[in-house]
Amino acid sequence: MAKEKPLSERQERILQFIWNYIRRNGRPPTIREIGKDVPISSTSVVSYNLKALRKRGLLERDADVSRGIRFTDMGRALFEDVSEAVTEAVSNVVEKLVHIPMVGTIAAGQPIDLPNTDHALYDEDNMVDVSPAMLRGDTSQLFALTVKGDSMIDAMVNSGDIVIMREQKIAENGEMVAVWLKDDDTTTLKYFYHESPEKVRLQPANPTMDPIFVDAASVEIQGKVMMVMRQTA
Amino acid sequence: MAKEKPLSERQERILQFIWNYIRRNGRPPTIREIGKDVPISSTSVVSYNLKALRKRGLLERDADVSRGIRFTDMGRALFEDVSEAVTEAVSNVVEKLVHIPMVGTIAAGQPIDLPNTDHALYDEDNMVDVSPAMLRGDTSQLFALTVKGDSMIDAMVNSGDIVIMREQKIAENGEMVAVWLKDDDTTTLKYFYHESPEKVRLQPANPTMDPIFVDAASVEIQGKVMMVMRQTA
DNA sequence: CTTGACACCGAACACTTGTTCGTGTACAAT
DNA sequence: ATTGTACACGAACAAGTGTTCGGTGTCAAG
Repeated sequence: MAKEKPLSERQERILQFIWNYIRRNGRPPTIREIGKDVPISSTSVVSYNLKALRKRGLLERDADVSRGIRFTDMGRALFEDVSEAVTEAVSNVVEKLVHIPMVGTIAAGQPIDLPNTDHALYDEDNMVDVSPAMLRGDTSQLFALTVKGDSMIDAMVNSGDIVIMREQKIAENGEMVAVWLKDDDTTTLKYFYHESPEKVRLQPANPTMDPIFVDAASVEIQGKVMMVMRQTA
Repeated sequence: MAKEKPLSERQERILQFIWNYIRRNGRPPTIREIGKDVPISSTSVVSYNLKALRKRGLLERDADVSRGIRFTDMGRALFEDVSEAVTEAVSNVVEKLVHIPMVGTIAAGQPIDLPNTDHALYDEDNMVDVSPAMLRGDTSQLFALTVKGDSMIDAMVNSGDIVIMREQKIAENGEMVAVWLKDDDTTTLKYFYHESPEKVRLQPANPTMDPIFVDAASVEIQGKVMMVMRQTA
């Protein structure tokens, strides 16, 4: 390092954002994406600051090219030392993983429909990979669904979440299941309890919400929920 | 590897071009740039072949985003062996499973305390295994926490859930982060938005709940939430 | 006070770029 | 002969995206 320079907070922030963006997305951001994050309302100001950073020798720009931002070696040096040390620290261990097909969606207003196609035929890209250790033993007959809509927030499940299930028509006490409520024409996720031979209790996962009691005859178990996954990044 | 498939000459050429382009320019090409090189006269044909390559699991695409082409680990593997050891240090991602250390708990009334022990020292059995595909590429600096208590139900996170996070002190708009609210002495999980240089908006994941607005100075970001997992069986 | 640099804003413009759609060909299966 | 699938073409549309330009405010130098 030759000399210490001020480098305005905004510019530092821009630099940081670009670095993170590239790392996460494998491509540079647009100037509008930068402006949205910093935040800077005008694209021209972003452009202005990028020019300043270029003058410092931290960035390069390809004119008239979308996402034409590139780090110089000097700019890269500001971040690089961190990243490679970390890559080393987290050790990746090779094991076998369970390949689960994503077969559709689950929503309030419709029963789960499983295409009766054989599992082996599903697209390679419609798969979820899970460690067998997370699934307590039996890893067969599993499938995954994407949750659509906010109707299952009382099960602490959000739109976009992935639920991994096993197809089964009966449930034991305390298992979380996807049930079809015939009276309501609704699919929900609940903890299942036999209260009597005729009545079942469906308990929401959210502890602040009350259970519902319904006739055993009016519920149809569609499968047991093995796991819920939510990507937030 | 299960079975080897032909992979048409055009598609091979496309792959090669994308790889070289990224290497030379630090950003993915546009579909028109691809078409110009291959050559393919129509953008739709490039798009068509890209889709085919995606089905093969060699590429990923971000819809409606310029230059939204990304190599998957599998696709990258086709070229990586040729590259020098230098490249390997930066971009080597293991295909199988990411091993993430469970470093503690997260609860409302306490900041996250990361034992400053080195990551390599954690117990082998206190690990969570996740597919790297679920984590959008970057698998470094990750750690996992067990949620304790019901205090985060508004983030749709329950007691016992596992949150996978990355340590970072700043956040970009829309990221879910664990923040320490100095005024309340509370740790919560919220979606983060810069409203102004001084104010931030913290948005609960539960869409039925309202956001809170606080001074940027009074929040301390503890990490970004990459994923939430819940075992129900 | 005036000047000029620095930092910023918002709108407009023009080019870039991904997607969609109608069309066409070749080939194998029915 | 007909159907279905894989592959391809080109035009047109709608966003995405970088640049330009007139204007504002601050601040130190002249």
